[in-house]
Amino acid sequence: MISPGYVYGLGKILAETSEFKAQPPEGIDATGASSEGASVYQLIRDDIIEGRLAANERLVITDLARRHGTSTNPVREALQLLRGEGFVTFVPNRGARVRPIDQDFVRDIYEIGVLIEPSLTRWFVNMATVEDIAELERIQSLIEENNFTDTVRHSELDTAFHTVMYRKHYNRHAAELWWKHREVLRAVSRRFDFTLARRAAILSEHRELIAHVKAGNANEAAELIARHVEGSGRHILEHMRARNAARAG
Amino acid sequence: MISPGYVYGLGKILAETSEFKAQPPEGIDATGASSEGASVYQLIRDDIIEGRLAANERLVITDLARRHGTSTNPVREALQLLRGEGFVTFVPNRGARVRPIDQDFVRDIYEIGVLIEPSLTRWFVNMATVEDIAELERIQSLIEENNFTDTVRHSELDTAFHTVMYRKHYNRHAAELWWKHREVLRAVSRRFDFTLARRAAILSEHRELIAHVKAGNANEAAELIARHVEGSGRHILEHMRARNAARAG
DNA sequence: ACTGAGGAAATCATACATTGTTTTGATAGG
DNA sequence: CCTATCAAAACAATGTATGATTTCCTCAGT
Repeated sequence: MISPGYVYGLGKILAETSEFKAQPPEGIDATGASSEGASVYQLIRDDIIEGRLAANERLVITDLARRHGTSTNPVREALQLLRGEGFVTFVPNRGARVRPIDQDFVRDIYEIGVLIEPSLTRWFVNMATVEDIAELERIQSLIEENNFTDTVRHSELDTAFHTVMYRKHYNRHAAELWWKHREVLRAVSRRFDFTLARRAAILSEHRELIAHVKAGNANEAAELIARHVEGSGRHILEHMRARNAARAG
Repeated sequence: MISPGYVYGLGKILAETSEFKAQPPEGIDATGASSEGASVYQLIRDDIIEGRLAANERLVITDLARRHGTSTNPVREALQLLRGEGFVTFVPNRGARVRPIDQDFVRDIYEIGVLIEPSLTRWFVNMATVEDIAELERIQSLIEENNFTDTVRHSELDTAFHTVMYRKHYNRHAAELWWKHREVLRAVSRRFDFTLARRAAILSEHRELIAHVKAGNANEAAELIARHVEGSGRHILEHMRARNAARAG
């Protein structure tokens, strides 16, 4: 079941209340086949993204069905859907495993972001309305107000910031791609703190971006976004490396 | 079941025989859940890509099951997998429909190609071995020999040409993305002829590309690929427009 | 226009057959 | 006593079949 909130753009939600969860851009459904509130699909997917299911862990259909109180049928479908989305791998007759969200995976998707987001941004700069810009500034002020005290909230706001830019883009495919990748990166980075250097960079880059949007400097904005995404990706990777080193040592 | 041919790189296949079908880069599986030769997944997917199933056509599970001589379970799973891959859309309690492969869809994916492929190409230029280059030249000579007389064969060879460049790239995610998009574009363009202008452009661009690879001009090669992909995408779009206009008129 | 009956089809739950994989445990050989 | 081997049993994926329930659509009748 699609929750009612889904039909609203993120901006509308932000305007109504400060309590929100990051929402996908319009036209992207995040449900399973199911009609239930939280589908098996969502539950398994969250378990993977949030790391509650370990990398390469076997996904035994009957276990999952028991755990989620359903029959095997919905589980089987959920796993296929997840396979199509790349979160699960299958080996014939041996079932499904959790696709590891490792450093390579993260590198792959942020590199794709570096290639795609500048283009989305360039379009936004040329099409931004006064309201769009006001919303960016509004979100930016919330980000600065929060100032990384609540990292989950920061993550939500940061996602909202970028969603404002990409939500109206004509290339829904690219926007979807961005959103999917974003969700993965968000989940991974939720387990880390932002370094002071990264905090400063984020704030200044956002401010600079708004300035470029206001001035209509599409190319500068695109270049900046490339740096921004690159920096964000590297930051996450460094955290992962550090954690792995600590674990090994 | 994964056919034995899948484990070979395209190059090996080309070296062994001139009879071949375009193969995905290694590490990409194209099977359904099934253990059967041609899974329901493949059949439905081909029907969509090849246009045998019309845009937005309803996909009634019981019908599909009957048509393919299976029970409903495999069909449901195949549809979920296709949904995850973006070929099918679902509305809760109302089932699945064929995602229309229309002009917008084609534009969306070739634009993403324009963003991603130059980066893959840049990497290739810096990493290409003598064998890689020899293979490119070999394929190019086959392309020129064929000279668009057999358009399907041209399409296969052209895909092979690009596969040689991307198959070893470290970013498997990007390579997979390219492959998926490629398959769609290939299926769509199969129904059109190449204009003379386009034929000339393809041949000269391929030759120029090989020259850049030999010279190690990564940036020039990347720029050229951007033009190449752009041109190919526009060409397909123009054909679609023409066809739609003819149909409407 | 509104309503309500009927049907079509999705969704889910079971149960079961078949097939392939993995584990286990007994046994033979060193 | 240890190790390699192999068959049987346990396990689980995959496919089939069937029924219950729910949702949505259609269409006659008001």
